[in-house]
Amino acid sequence: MLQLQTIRENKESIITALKKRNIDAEPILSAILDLDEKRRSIQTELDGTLAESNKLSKEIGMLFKSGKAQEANQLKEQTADLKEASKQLGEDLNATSAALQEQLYQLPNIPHASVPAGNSDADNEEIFSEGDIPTLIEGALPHWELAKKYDIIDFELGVKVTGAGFPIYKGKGARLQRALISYFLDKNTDAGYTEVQPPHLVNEASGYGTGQLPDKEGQMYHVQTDDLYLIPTAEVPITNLHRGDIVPQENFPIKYTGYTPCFRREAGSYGAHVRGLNRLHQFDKVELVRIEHPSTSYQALDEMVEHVKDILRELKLPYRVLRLCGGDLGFTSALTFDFEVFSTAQDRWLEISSVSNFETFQANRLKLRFKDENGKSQLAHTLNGSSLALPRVLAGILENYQTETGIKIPEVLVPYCGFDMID
RNA sequence: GGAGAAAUGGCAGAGUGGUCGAAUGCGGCAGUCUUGAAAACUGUUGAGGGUCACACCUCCGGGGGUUCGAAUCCCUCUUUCUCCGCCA
Repeated sequence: MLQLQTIRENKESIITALKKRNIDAEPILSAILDLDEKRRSIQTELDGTLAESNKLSKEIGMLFKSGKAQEANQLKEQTADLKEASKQLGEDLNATSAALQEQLYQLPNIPHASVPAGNSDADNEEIFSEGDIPTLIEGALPHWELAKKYDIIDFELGVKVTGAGFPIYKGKGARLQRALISYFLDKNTDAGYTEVQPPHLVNEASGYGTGQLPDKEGQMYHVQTDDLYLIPTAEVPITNLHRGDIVPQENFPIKYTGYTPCFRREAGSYGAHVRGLNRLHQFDKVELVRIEHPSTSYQALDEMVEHVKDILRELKLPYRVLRLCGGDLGFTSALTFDFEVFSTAQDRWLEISSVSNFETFQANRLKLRFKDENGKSQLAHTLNGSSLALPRVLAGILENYQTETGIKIPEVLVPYCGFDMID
C-alpha cells in the first residue's frame, strides 16, 4: 500500500511510473486525493466538536465538585447538540476512511526505475545466465515420465487421496526432496539467515499485511470454519512476524529463512503448464525474508540474487535471471528478479525463484517501522525470495541429470541423500 | 470442551466515574560529577491524526453500550493463566 503522503506529493510521477504496469492511475489517484481531503476536513470538524464537548464536561465536573449542581445541569443541556453532531461526524469519518482504504488497497506498488515497460513475460529482460545446457541421452524423458519409470512420484495416487496437483513423493523421490530442503536451509543459515518454522495457516490480518488480501483472495485456500488461510508462501507468516513492530535500527538487517509447504488454488491454470510438477496445489519451498533499512534494501536484494545464483551453481543447473517487466511484476513488488532453470527434456524454462524488494509497500500495511536518527518513525523495507521452490528444482534435476543407467544425484546433494543414483 | 481469574507504556506494576496519556520502579536517551568508566544526582523517554509551527483530537486487548464525562460501569469477542476433561 502506498503512503498517502507520497501520493499527495507525487501524483504525476506515480501516474508515469504506473504506466509501466499498463495502468492509467489518474482516476484512482484523483479519487484517493478527494477522499483524503474529505476525510481530513471531517476529522478537523469532529476534533473541534470533541474539543468543545471535552471542555464542557470538565466544567461540569468542576461545578459538581464545588456544589453548584444547578449550573452544572444547565451546562449539561448544551452538550446534547454536540453529542449528536459528533456522532454523525464520527459515522461520516468511518465511511470516508473505509472508502479511502478500499481505494488504497487497489493501488499496486510503484515499479523501480530499472523496471522495463512491457505487457507480459515475453517482455522480461534477461540479465544473466550461467551453466551449460546438457546434451541429453537418446530418448530423454520429461520428468513426469521419469517419475513413473523410477517410481519416485505418483500423481495418480495423489488424485485418489486428495485431487489433481497433490502428488505423492515416494522412496528416493521423497528422500531427494527432503535432502533439497535440508541443503537449502543449510546454505541459508550459513549466509546468516535465522531459520524459523512458522504456522502453515494464517489469519486475515496477516493476509492483508503482506498484500495477498484483498488482491489475491481467490488464490488462497480459505478455512471458513475458523476463518484462516492456508499459506501460499512462507513469506506471509514470516514477514508478519514483525507486523506492528518498531524495530531498533541496530537490529537491521533482519534475515529469516524457513521451509513450508505452500498451498495455491491456481484457479484458471490449464494445459501443458500444469503437467507433472510444473504447477501444483501443494508444493514445498524454502523462503528468504529480509527486513531492511531503506538505504540498504537494494544492496540486500543484490545479495539475495547472488545467494540464489550460488545455490544453482552448486547444483550445476543451467539457469537464467530475468528482470521482470512492468506487466509481469507482482502487485506488491517494486523490483523482481525471476530465476528460471532450463528443463532440457521439456525444452522450456521453469521459474524456480522470485526475488523481490517491496520497499515500503508491505511495511505500510504491516505498520513495520524503525526509529531514524531524529527519533522519528519510518517505514522499513521488506524483501523476500525463494531459495528455492522444490518441485521445479526436482523437475530440473530429474530431466537434466538423466543417464542411460538412471538419474545422477548432483554431487552437493549426495551427502544429504545417502545415495548418488536413482535407478 | 467445562469452571474460575486476568489483559494498562520497552518491561514490571499502581490507578475502580472527572484536572489520567496515565503514579512508581526498572530499562533507554541526554547532562552534571569523573582522566575514563561505574555509582550518585538532574532532566527526558508510547503511538497515530492534525498544524508552517502551536493548538487540538484519538488510542489503557478488539468491538459495542451507559454517562455531561469511562482505563475505571455494562454487553460481546479474542487472548493469557489456573483447575478439570480429552489428546499427538
